[in-house]
Amino acid sequence: MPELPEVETVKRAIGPLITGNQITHVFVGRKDLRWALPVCLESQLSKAICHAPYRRGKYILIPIGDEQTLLLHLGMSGSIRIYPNRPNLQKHDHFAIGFEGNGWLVFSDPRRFGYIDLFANSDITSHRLLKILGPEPLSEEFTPEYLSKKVEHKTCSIKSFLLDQTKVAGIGNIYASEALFKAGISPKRQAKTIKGKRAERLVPAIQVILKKAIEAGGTSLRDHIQPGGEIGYFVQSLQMYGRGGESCPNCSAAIRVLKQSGRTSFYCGICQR
DNA sequence: AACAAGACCTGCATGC
DNA sequence: TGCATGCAGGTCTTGT
Repeated sequence: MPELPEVETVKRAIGPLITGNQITHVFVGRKDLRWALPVCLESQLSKAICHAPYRRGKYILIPIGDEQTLLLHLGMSGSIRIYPNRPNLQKHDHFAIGFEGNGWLVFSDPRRFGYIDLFANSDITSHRLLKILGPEPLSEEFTPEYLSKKVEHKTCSIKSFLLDQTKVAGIGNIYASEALFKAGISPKRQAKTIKGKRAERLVPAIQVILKKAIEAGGTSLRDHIQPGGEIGYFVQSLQMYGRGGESCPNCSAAIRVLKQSGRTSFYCGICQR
């Protein structure tokens, strides 16, 4: 489900509830998410103070106390909700934290592709899931020059390349399709051909799409909701994703659907070359 | 080494 | 109505 904009939306929404707040209750339901939850999660978190959450790629990171960090990944179907008072937990609510002042944070994930970990702050740069991530697409590090360099000799499609979190961290299936449309680049194009003018179009296209999606609270298709219960409104701004057979907003040609590396791509065969 | 396909898991829409 | 099928915002693991 969640790509960078959805995760960023969640991070921003939970900040006011958890920052500087002390944990009073910890609930762990099913421990078999994508991987088994860390042992003693309850006792490790109990009574600790949470600090300001931040995001890396599609991961939410919450400093706990002085020495540890809680890592959350929402997988395909995960969501985080917040409540002013203790909620009645539902079937797929696998993890929940209660705070001083009665606020609650609930992690829900029907498909259980999500993941929760707790690790020492000293391991932040060596954590197996974090250390492989490429730069943030909204950072100064992600430039046309960086992209041109990384795609060298890559014969895979640019669409598959953009989904590789080790190259750039946070882009998923929706925003890859949207950004390629905005840049006028075919998802089938070999990655190594994205240099010069094409790279100069694609990098800002990615950045504009992601920023607008964040402003809209992300894209709600099936599972994504903002922690306060609001949906994400960027779904109304999607030009390609999920619109197979509809007319291209630019040239009116039928939007095409394609499978690449097991993922569906949507594109305009006229506007994207 | 690089890439594509498979696997993980549940819920929902569709069609017979 | 019931059942089978296919699909879904991710990504690690396996196979070619």
